[in-house]
Amino acid sequence: MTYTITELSKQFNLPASTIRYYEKIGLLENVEHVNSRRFYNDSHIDRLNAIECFKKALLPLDDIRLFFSYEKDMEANSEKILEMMKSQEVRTQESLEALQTGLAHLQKKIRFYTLVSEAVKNKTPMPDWNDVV
Amino acid sequence: MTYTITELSKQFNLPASTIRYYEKIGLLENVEHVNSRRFYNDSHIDRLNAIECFKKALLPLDDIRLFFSYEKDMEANSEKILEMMKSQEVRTQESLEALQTGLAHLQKKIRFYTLVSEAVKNKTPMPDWNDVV
DNA sequence: ATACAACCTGAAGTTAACTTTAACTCAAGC
DNA sequence: GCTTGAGTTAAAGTTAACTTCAGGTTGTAT
Repeated sequence: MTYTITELSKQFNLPASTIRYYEKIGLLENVEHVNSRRFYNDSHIDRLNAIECFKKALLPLDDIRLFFSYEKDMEANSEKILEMMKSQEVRTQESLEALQTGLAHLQKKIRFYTLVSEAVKNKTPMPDWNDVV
Repeated sequence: MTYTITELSKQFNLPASTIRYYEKIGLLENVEHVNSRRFYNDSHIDRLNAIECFKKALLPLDDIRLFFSYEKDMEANSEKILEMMKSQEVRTQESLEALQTGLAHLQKKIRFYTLVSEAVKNKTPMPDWNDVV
């Protein structure tokens, strides 16, 4: 089974230009070119799924490419892969904590400005930021 | 109480160039310039704390600036602020979910390649990705 | 007086991950 | 044979958030 670039584009919700770009930087390999048209197979579907996952973990494309190159001899490179994944795990967890803190702050602002809006509407006194739960 | 740029720089762990940049794009206002030296006060400390929080929630600097401008007449602008915070809340939550998914994937990779490393060391059979819990 | 550190300026450079552009090719249907 | 639509290329452009640079100024200590 092969796929055109438009099919992949729809399946992964990525512009065709991005899929070409991934090939250019070496993230997608062994793409068939017939009459200067691209044809993809299930290995490319797997790749794009993996890329999607790694991108969610904030792994840079350069590191994703490195991972794929290590993965080709995973017995020889398992330690390198482990090191890479573990250090990314730390960074991802840090981002996660920052995001959670940021979200909490945002939600406090939302509660505060909801009270402000109500106070304006009802002509009652303004709320105090320190009273917001 | 006033502060030099180096003091703020240390307190917020930001390079002085970033603090100047924030002034340039309008995030820090009413900075005193004496003999072409900057002096900051507690209002700037508050601003930088707020900026830090919003950045954690992934709010773009442009939106942070807009927030500060709305905040000057918060009674008149509470609805606009609310709208802005709520739509950012959605985006932040989406990022959070993606990050959690990404982190889980990373951690599965870590478990898998830990097993791979062990298998290599003990010369036992390679693990199967689908067996990883 | 001189050295030095801290600070200043405007402009240009950096980074990642794409996106856009302009001009071209190819196969299929009428 | 002409049009249409899907696809191609290389190169340049985009974006946000800074950072770096080259050269100038100021305050303090020797």
